[in-house]
Amino acid sequence: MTNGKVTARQKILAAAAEVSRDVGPAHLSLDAVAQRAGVSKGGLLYHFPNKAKLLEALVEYHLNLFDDALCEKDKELQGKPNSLLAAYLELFMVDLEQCQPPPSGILAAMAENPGLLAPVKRYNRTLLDRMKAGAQSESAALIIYLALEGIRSQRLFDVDVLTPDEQRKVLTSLGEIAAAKA
Amino acid sequence: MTNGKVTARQKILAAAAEVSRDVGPAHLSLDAVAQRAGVSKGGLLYHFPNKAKLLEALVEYHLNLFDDALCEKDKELQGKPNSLLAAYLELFMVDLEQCQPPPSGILAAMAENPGLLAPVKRYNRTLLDRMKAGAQSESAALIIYLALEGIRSQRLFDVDVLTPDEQRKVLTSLGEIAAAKA
DNA sequence: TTGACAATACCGTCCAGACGGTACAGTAAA
DNA sequence: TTTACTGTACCGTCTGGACGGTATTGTCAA
Repeated sequence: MTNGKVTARQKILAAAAEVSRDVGPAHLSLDAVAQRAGVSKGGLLYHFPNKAKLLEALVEYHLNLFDDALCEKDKELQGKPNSLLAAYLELFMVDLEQCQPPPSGILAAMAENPGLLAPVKRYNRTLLDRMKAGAQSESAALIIYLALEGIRSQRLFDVDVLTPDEQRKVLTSLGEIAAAKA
Repeated sequence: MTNGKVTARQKILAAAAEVSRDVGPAHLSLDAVAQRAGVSKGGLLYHFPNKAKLLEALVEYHLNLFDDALCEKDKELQGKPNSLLAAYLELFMVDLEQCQPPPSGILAAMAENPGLLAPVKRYNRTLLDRMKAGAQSESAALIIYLALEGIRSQRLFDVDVLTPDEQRKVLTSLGEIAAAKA
């Protein structure tokens, strides 16, 4: 799990996200995921005993991907005030340039059973709390959190409406709000 | 269409949204929708020749519900500067008190085929443009738009993380940003 | 005014295909 | 010998949607 080798498990999870993107979250089938991952269906079921468990793991997978990226950025900015908030903001700046695929597995999980998003809720709450803890102004932290959540959701749904230019402007404005002292 | 009578069509669309909430977006079946609407499956298929058309109409239905509510609030606040932006903000204040069900039909449409959200994208863009047109500061409009989008998406996914108190604070802060002059 | 026909708004049934999941025998590396 | 699979065969269920029928209402020529 902690070595550099790409495990079958990881391949399957990545494949599931791709299939969800390709055929629509509601049409994610175990057959298609196994095929995409280059694994037999029996092999898939060996790692994930049923679809619910696969989707559960898929949510965790995306959460970890995001958290890893955030923590890495946080370390880069260590020492600065509000490093987490700044890291979160920068994450979106980077994404703007080299746009990564959205965490489509989340959508598949939600489509199957909205209750599977409970870990997302927990993660988001702790993220918000950490942001609030580091910020001078509570409402600034709340606004930034929500605005970034807005960007994330638009990407997730692929209903991105802001131009890259607008997105840059918002991000810098939010940065100013973060830096401002009440 | 313009009379007060609740048509079978409308009953079916409302039923579809309810079913989506109840069984999960991916498990919205025509049978279940027909049953919930008090209509036979044949009757449903008469109004919507296939599932895709039903979901297409469902997206439009939710968009109209939202737009009607927004326009009504806008009229109430007519004359004031930034009336649209203020109306949008107030809509969330009202929703906070008497929480309405989320537009779950949108999720069903997205689960089936993300492309069905294209009208949402178009609507959002015009909404943003109207907000920008009425605002003194572009970045203020962008931030408010995104933050509200953040709230909407959290509700839609049922991963609402903010306490009612926090939500009130954000909404009033956003109101101040809207009112502030650069 | 009436009889013929057509459009509207459904109902109830049936079916092919897809999907989740099981079972099990085999295999190759560690 | 255990772990980690592959491959095949299969079952039961669900679902979209096609189809044929029906009741009601409207239209319009004779």
